Amino acid sequence: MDREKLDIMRHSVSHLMAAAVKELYGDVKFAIGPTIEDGFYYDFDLGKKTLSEQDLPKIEEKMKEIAKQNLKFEREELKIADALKKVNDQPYKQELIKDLEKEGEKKVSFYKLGNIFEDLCKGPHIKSTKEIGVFKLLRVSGAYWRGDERNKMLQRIYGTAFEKQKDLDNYLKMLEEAEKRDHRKIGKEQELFLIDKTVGLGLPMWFPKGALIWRVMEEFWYQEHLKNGYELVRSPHIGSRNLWETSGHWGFFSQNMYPSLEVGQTLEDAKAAKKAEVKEEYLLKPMNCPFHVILYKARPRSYRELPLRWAECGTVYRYEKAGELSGLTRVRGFTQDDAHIICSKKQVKTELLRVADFITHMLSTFGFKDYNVYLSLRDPRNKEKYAGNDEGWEFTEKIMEEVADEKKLNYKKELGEAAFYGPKLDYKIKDCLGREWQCSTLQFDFNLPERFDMKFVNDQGKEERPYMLHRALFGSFERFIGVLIEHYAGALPLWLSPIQARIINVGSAHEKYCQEVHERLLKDGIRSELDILNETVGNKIRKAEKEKIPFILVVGDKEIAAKAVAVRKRGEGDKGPQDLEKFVDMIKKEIAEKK
RNA sequence: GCCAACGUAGCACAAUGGUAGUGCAACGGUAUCGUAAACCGUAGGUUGUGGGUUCAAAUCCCACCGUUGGCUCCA
Repeated sequence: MDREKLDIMRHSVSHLMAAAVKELYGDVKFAIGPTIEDGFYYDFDLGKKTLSEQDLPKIEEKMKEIAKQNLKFEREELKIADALKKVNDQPYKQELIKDLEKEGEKKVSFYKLGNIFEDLCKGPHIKSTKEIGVFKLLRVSGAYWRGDERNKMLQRIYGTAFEKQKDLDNYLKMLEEAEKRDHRKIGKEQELFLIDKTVGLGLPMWFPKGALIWRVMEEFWYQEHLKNGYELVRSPHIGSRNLWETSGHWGFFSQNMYPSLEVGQTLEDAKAAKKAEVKEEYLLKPMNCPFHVILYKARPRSYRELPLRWAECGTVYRYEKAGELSGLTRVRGFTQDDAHIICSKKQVKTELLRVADFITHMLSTFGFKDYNVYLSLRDPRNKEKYAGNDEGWEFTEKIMEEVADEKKLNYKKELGEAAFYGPKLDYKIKDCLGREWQCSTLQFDFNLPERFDMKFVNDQGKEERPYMLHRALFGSFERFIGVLIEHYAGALPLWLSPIQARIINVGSAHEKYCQEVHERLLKDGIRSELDILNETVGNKIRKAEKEKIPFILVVGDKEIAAKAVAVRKRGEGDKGPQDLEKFVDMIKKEIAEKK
């Protein structure tokens, strides 16, 4: 069965599910029931009733019962007015039909399932329930009507369907396997990071091994930036409220910023609810850009200095709703690998192209070949969400698209996904459950230069407004490490592994030589660790394998005699003894090659 | 924030209203061992927190906190 047919079948199963829900719960208001990547869902309004996972088996039973009757799917077309009459007890369907009318439709179609369920639907569907393979309802969730949190929350049931039982089993097996790659699980097992409510939600801390991964990434990042013509700048963690009012962040995001820090008030004053006489207000930075702008504005700038490429790994804080937090991929405090490029209009395109190349280079070095690129544009119907004039948006969106085309990025356009200050190109990487996380991003900003009145003197001696690009290659260290762990299922490439080699002794007589080998490796910057505990070799190997350490070096009498190490390589098993110096050369070469 | 499920030792789990238990890890000992788990022993708990029901609560009820999957949001 090809994908198109599978989707048609799944969509029909969603109708079947709706029919079962109607049979079981009677007064149901139906919303929508589309196909999604791995299956389908349907949204229902069950009045005050909410569904829980325990309700799913009986819905499944009812579905099977209905499917057995070999009911036909039959299409019917109605004029708008007749359609509205038909669904006069279905407010959501009425709304959908009215929208179709607004879009210019004169007729709409319905699909009937036998004579038990009928639904507004464009189709197509399978001929009858005979064509349904196997299905399973997976989970329930609340979902706002039309995805708007001001609307009523409906009950959503997710399910999936396949042609054969074997396909379904494989899918369920795949989900189970995915759980093992989860960075939260691996982060705990390998002791990489910790999120603890005593410190605060969404505020990860790093154990030595995790901090080492970070450090290796950061070192590589700095080197590549210097090679690519960037300079480094640094800025503080807080900035005055005035700064954020000028930048527009306070206006657009005050709900998502930590509340202001007020100083100039003693503890006694605060207890007595006495106002400070001289009050200063600071905000934790949610972004690095305003600081870079202030640095830019510190003196008059000449066109000869442009483009300026200023990079900083800056830690920012954003107060995300508790329900939105997730491991390392969605946090409240995170470090962006940020940079701002300030340039003239003429230079914009070249700079964008350069960044696009830089992103591809960075992602591929870390082993990501499979990611989705989105061109996030303004929703012209919703202009109040955006700063800046139409002319600015048209220019920046056009040039962004040219860049994406020239770089042959296989991108998707998304209306309404732009930042408030400009369009952006987002690179999203999937986690173990197939959820996409924005990592690299390239953003146009024609808002900040305006708000901060940035200028440079051009070759005519006239003042000109520069353009500003924001970009991050990892996005944030936290999220990138999260997706990296899942991508490699915890077995990071040698160059990124916090421990590159573990040395294991056979017996206590070999401890001294182990120490010598360890020191030899450290001397050449190889991240080595000793395990000379009083344990069996088998057990020590087992522990090292579970930790996904790339090289395990076993040392006994034979190795001491030959100045060698017995090499066991991750994924390849025992490779036999190797001369110590040769091993050092080999591992150094592999590290340098970013294997 | 909203819908649902879940929360027992560092970790993985057991105990269905009647004495909180197993394995791994930790610690102490013995064994000196050659490529994924040596053996014996010790310690570890106000069962997320707070209330309630009951002679009796890990177990039932309520609230809160947290986690997970969705929804919303993501500069």
